[in-house]
Amino acid sequence: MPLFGAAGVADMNEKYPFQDIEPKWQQFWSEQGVFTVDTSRHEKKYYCLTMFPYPSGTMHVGHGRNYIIGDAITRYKMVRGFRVLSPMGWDAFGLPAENAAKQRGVHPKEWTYNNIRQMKRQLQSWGIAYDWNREIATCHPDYYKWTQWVFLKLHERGLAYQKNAPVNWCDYCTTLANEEVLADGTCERCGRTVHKKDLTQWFFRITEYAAKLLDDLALLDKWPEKVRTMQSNWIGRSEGARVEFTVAETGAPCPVFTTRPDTIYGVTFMALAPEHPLVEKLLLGNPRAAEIRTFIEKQKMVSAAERTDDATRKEGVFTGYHVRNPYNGELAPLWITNYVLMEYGTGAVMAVPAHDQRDFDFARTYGLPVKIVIQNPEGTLQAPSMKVAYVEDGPMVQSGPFDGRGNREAMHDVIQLAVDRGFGEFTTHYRIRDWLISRQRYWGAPIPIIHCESCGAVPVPEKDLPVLLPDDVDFKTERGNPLSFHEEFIRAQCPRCGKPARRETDTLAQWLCSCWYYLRYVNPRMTDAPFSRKDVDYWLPVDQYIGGIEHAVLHLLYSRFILKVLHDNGNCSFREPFGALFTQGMICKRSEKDGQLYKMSKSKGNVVSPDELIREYGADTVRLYTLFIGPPEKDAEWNDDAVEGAFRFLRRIWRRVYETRELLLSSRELKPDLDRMDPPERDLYRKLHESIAKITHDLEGAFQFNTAIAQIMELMNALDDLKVESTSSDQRRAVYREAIESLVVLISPFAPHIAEELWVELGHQPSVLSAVWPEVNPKALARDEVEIVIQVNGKIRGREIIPTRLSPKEIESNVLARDAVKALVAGLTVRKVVVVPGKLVNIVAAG
RNA sequence: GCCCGGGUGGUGAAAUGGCAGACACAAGGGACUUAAAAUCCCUUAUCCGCAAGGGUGUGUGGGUUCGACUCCCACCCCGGGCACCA
Repeated sequence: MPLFGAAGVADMNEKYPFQDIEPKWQQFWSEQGVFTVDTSRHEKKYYCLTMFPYPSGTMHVGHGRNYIIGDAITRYKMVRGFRVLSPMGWDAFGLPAENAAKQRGVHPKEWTYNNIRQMKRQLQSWGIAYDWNREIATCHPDYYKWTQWVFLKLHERGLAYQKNAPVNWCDYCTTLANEEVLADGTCERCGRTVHKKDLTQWFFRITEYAAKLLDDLALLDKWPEKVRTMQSNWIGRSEGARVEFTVAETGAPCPVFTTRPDTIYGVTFMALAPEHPLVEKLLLGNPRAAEIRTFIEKQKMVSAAERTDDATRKEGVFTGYHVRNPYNGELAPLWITNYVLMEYGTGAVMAVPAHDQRDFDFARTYGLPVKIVIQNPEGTLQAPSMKVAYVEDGPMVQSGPFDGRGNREAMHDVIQLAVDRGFGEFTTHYRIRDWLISRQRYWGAPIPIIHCESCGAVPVPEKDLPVLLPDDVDFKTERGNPLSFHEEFIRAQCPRCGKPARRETDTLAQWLCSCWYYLRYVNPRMTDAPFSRKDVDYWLPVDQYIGGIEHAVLHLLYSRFILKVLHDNGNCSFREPFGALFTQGMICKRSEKDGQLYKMSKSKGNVVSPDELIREYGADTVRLYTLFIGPPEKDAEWNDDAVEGAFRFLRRIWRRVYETRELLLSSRELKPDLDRMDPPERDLYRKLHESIAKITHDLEGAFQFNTAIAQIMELMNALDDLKVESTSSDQRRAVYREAIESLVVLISPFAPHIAEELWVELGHQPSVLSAVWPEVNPKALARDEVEIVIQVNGKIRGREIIPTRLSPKEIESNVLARDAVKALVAGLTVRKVVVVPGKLVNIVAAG
């Protein structure tokens, strides 16, 4: 143990030398392999996972919250005797690396690995506990080989397919997300005009898992309600009916999906999406063709920004055709409109202006009829005078056999009628769409597909993985994806027929890389498989997953999807990747420019660097403040002044141990004895055990680090109240020592460096992680007397000390017999007395 | 518009339906010091009062209850997410 002197005690001085002790203990943890995990079976395992970061450069203290919370949980569980798997890695593929390459000529690989080095150094300087032997980077061939393998598994199961999809296209930057297109229709980065382009792209059939993903949310009882609700809304199940309308003039089918079949007798027109396949047929020989084409072309030109604009007016064009309503044989004009989406349902909406606001707005604009089929309870609805659609319930009218029935009650029978007559069925629709995983980018895992003229899109055989991303690409190319100009990469042989073929140049979305990384950490260096089924079945689901709320839907839903596919493929036996989820709030800071509160970010110029703070106050201070700032699930405002307070608190603990070191060492063998304590000793001893109870509760439940730390501060205040010196009685010194020693263990998950140092100072062998978490002595909590509040009619009127052993009945008579209480109720008639033992007595009295 | 959060001192916040403001930060006063820093002590929701004491107070208005920051109803404000979803 070279780090310590002969007595096992490091140099100690009055100043709290965090500059010395923090690097020392970080080195100790690393050299001793304290966080190196043996993943073989163990009686208590715990997998604590913090979302891995995108290596964007350097981190600010807002990023730190994530890792500090995860580390506090990891260290707490270790002290509680768990074997904790706490790994870290890098979500290392992504756009910023490629932008850096284009702008500054740095290779994305170099840029990424430089950032990884920076951020790893920061994590280590925070003293975060990771098993770095398990470090992974998704851009490393040993990792993305298996990301490609995941793609192949989905492909084998028919869950990966190609289809055309329109994208925002910039000639220089390739495909853009909606948010990257500015309001004026230009590219955010290079300013070129963005246009719509149809591209053949790869999709995952996540819609096939919609029902499972929705139903299994019920299993996730340790997830925040909020996240489950968001996922449920995103998947968006709606029950309804599919009904076959037909184009009256041509007999062509025109099916619709509706959640309101009860309004079907009120259809007064049919609304098609501009992209609806029927539209082309209706244009043939159509005298209105020119007008219709103009409308459709105009809709195609509408930018993403405009489409999402609230103010967009409902517009449409009449096709000249009609549809026949199979329920009543009525004809309704067929329109093409801008408010119907091809992506949802069948791309055709049966419009019922009387009972749907959007249809109502459209009908009023174009003078289409409004037919009431659900009356209000008063029976006063009249189509000409309606100002808004009537969307409430009521009796059905003008609805053939259903007249007079309640619309909700009749819903089922309406659909049943269509089933019986063969023109409709019960169906469920989901809002979620298939997942687009193609990226027209260089810095990603190549999609393992070879396009052959005769065999089509052929998957690369597993034995040929990984499909390596070439290093020598030309980033100065002015157009598109550099991979698509790399002849050597593109040239391939069809794995099926052996003829020359073309390699796919799209890469996989980085989302996919982060969908399965939690499995890889269990067997990070395995070469013949991504992970071992036996090992992941033991270590997963993740016991505690920690990350930002911004991933509530995409990352967390995609991960659940991929895991379910792997489960169905026989690769693991559990159905959900993350057993418990904790989402922390953002750290905000007031902007110096405008005084407003913003999420900490470089662009807002309100970032606080951890490096400087660690230099000035030490990592333990930054950690303690970050955890103390407020409830971890809520957003919090960073306050530089308050950091100082955390520092002062740690220094106070340090100084107290320093000032009483002789006494602490000389009392090592003493044991506190409740029966021999005097009142001040008894008070500290009680405070200690109350603190153990409170802190343990806060860490076992909802991770209330802020109140746990407040309790440690209270314990410290109580310690200051007890006078001790080397000549104090054995009992006093024993109580004092137990309180200090427990405090060091209790604070160790939050401020581990100082805890390690003081633990050794108290005469123990390192590490404090092998200490035993203090246990509550129930006898210490007991009190003989307690002060209770006396209320009269709910108002506080006095306080009385009473023995704790009294029953509620005895408390009542005891209290009422006291002079002070008699005076309070003098002249009043006592009607009722409410007794809450240990808290209060409320006397209900009237004059 | 819809969905999900949230409104408590100068600030961050705490509180199973039971003493609102624990624990801190900031501020003010004091001790120590030649001085400063550091440290320690005191005050600190608000109004009336010298004080004892009393009134008011958890976004607003109602309700339930012996008792409401907490539960119910309506409304206002702030934050986040989604959005022509049939």
